[in-house]
Amino acid sequence: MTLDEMAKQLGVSKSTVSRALSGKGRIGAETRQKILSFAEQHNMLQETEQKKNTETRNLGVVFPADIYINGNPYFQECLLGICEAASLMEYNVMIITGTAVDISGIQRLVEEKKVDGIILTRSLVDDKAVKYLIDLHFPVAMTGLCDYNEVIQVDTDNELASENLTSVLIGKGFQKFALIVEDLSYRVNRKRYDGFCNALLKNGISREMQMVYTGNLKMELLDGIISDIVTHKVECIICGDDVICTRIMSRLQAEGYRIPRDIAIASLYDSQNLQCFTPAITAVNVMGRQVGDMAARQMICYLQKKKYESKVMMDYEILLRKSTK
Amino acid sequence: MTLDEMAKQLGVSKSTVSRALSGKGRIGAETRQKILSFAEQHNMLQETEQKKNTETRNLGVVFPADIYINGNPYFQECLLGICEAASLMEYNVMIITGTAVDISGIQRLVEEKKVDGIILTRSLVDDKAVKYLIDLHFPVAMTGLCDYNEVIQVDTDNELASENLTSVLIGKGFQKFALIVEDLSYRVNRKRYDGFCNALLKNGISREMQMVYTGNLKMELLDGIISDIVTHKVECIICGDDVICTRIMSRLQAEGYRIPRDIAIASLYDSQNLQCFTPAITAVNVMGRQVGDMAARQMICYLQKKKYESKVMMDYEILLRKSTK
DNA sequence: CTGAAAGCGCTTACAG
DNA sequence: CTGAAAGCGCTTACAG
Repeated sequence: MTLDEMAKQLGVSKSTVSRALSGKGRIGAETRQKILSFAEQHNMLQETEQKKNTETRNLGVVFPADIYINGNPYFQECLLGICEAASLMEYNVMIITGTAVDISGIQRLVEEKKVDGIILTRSLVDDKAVKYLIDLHFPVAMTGLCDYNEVIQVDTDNELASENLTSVLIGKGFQKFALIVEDLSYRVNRKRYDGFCNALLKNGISREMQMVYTGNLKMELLDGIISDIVTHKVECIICGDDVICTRIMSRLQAEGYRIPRDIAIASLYDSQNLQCFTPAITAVNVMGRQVGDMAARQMICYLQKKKYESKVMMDYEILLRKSTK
Repeated sequence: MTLDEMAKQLGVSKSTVSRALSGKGRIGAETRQKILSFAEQHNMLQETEQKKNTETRNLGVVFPADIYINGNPYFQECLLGICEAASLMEYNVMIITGTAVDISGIQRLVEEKKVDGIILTRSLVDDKAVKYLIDLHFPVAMTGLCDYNEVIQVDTDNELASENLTSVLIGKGFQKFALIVEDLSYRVNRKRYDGFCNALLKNGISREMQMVYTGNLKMELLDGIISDIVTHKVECIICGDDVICTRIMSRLQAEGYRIPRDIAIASLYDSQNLQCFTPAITAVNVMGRQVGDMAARQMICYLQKKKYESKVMMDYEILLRKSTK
């Protein structure tokens, strides 16, 4: 379709059409709108061509630079899953760093049209990045949960994992637990706490009898917590993650407690070092690689207008090891 | 430069120039050649434009999918450094997975001209990826060392780190060590062993008196190693990395040894969990983030024809903690 | 095989 | 703000 043809159909001159499409020269807002919307309707051809041009077959993944420093390899595992799925579906993966406050990298990637969609690897309560992307109607997926339905969400069911681990431990005969998780204002910690309570309820065990430690768990507080646990004759400690678990475990061992004979211990998040302990520590494996893989798959299906799930809860494994007999 | 201008300079008509450049229509082979070679000489403009078009301002980073599964977060830290440097210098980062045998992802990225250069995050003895890239004269950097001078290499000086840690420990009064590193056929383990020996030599301590355990260190062998260490009255254990260290540390604690009173322990590679132990464990911090940052910087300088270093040895930190008093 | 000329699709000073 | 017209850079039947 030439400018001349369009001009005739619209009853304007080809100069005007030219001005409307190029954006150069003076033109009335109304005329311009008329021409542009006409173009949008009839340029099926050009549109698909444009799409081919703007389709990058790249996915953007945001590396949360502020929280994974010296941290656990969850992001890395997630990324591996994303890369593998992307590669299989002939997409490439582009990485930018982002923090809770600095989303300039994301903005640059979006504005320069370097990617077709973006995968975030964590959820903040009030995420600037999510808001920015949703406002632009830019495709977003997340490994984790959030309150926006537009966002493709893939997560491990941390609540169910916590409930199941607790139930398994109850099945092994433990009745008196200590649950140690950090700040409950984090969604994941709240889920773990809820799952723990669910298991107690379903198994008819009193919540009142249990010891729960939350908040900022500094090294200095551990002695107090451990002596409290011992005083209250806790049979099994459930730790929120591998860092807390390592701290508690090593402290218990240093003080001469025999695991699991004197006290059992388990973690709601596995890591390589938990199986290096003597005894190896029972833990929930959240399988970040599969989460990443699934998030990338759903995102690509969405981009290709195929069938996709906007919310997926992934399986986890409970790795029973010797720390709980 | 327009067809008309070219036509005048060449003394032909613009029709002929058009035919030569488009390849359509009848044209004499000689005339065509004349026009094409003229175009080639004078199209400095178009050539630089082409270069701008093929310059992607993307760096490729290869995620070694086969060795980091459930592993330590070194790759992740390295990647963070790469991303930060790239972002600062207005480059983007593209990730592909690769294994020792499968370099198809790398090939695709190179053939489709998605990146200007590639950063590998490990060195294999006989690396297919490196060979492939060097043969194509494609820019390569590596976090680690290799034998090709064409490759930009950035690494931690593991030998010096091992020597220094050992020297520091000797300075603290230890004379009898056990060194536990995996397979010496890996470059990094060999370096660590060499550094250990250097320190002994410089401090006039007999190598004969020391205990060295290498090879495949399965969990089952640990009991034997530990009883051997105790029998020989080792004063300080130096572990090759955090996994070995966690295994040894936990086993020692489970058996009731008091650290560092009965025996001291240190690791040649730090990780988050080593500071979670009671007592926290002395370790070498290799700072993967800085290594990645430096590799990306050198690569970008090279791509931009700026001054760069083809081989950089990075600093490390020795984190003295309570496990060595 | 080659050139003069017509023509296409687009842009843009100029006039209103 | 808009259109008629000039003009630009290119391609291509036509004639030789």
